[in-house]
Amino acid sequence: MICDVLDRVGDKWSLLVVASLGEDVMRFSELLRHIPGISQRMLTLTLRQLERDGLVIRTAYAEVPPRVEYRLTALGATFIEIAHTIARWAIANHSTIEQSRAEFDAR
Amino acid sequence: MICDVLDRVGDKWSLLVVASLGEDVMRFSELLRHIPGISQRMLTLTLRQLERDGLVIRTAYAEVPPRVEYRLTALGATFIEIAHTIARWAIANHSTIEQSRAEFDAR
DNA sequence: CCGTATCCCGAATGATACTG
DNA sequence: CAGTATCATTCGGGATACGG
Repeated sequence: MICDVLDRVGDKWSLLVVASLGEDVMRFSELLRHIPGISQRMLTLTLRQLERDGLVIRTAYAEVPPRVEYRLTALGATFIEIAHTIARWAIANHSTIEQSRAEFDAR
Repeated sequence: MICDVLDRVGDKWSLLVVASLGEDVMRFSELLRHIPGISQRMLTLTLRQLERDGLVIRTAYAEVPPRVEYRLTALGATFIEIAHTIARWAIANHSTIEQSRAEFDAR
């Protein structure tokens, strides 16, 4: 069950998508431009997962040309807190880890 | 840089190894038995990574038969806090996510 | 006992082309 | 614009055998 959550937390794209939507509501193409390196395919798949898990809401407008907006749910917003916790730890311990790696690789 | 950390946080085996060592110092074979489903290969690779990142310390005793102990470093211990934060979130929101998935799949 | 080395298969994902 | 479908490829990781 925790692994379930980790599959999402640990996923690079999921995290980047959630982080992006944390800034603002975005359209599909906006996300595509906002996240460097993500393919159309992966963005679609990631958004579906996040929607399924209730972290993201998809709103399609019946217009021409089509417009689809994605935004975080309340649950998605709390998820960002987790991301921040991890990010803080990463920033705080980054140099220590780098140093450890350098020493390890020296051997 | 944060992705670096996520590669570790998000890694199933890394997390399980750190969690195990959070309980107690352990030998290689103990870890192997303690973590269901992990292969010798993955345990070795995971431990090397964690050692390289300075989360785990490896101590080999010059005995026959060989004995190798693994324990968390101070950094490794703080890493557990992260894991707990994630775990708490997972537990708190598990049912909500499950429900969301069920509704999504119903469509 | 504690690994390393090798082979190998399936899943993940990028690239590309196509559609409502 | 916002996807879906298909193909090609890479690569994580299991199984197995061997080594210090």
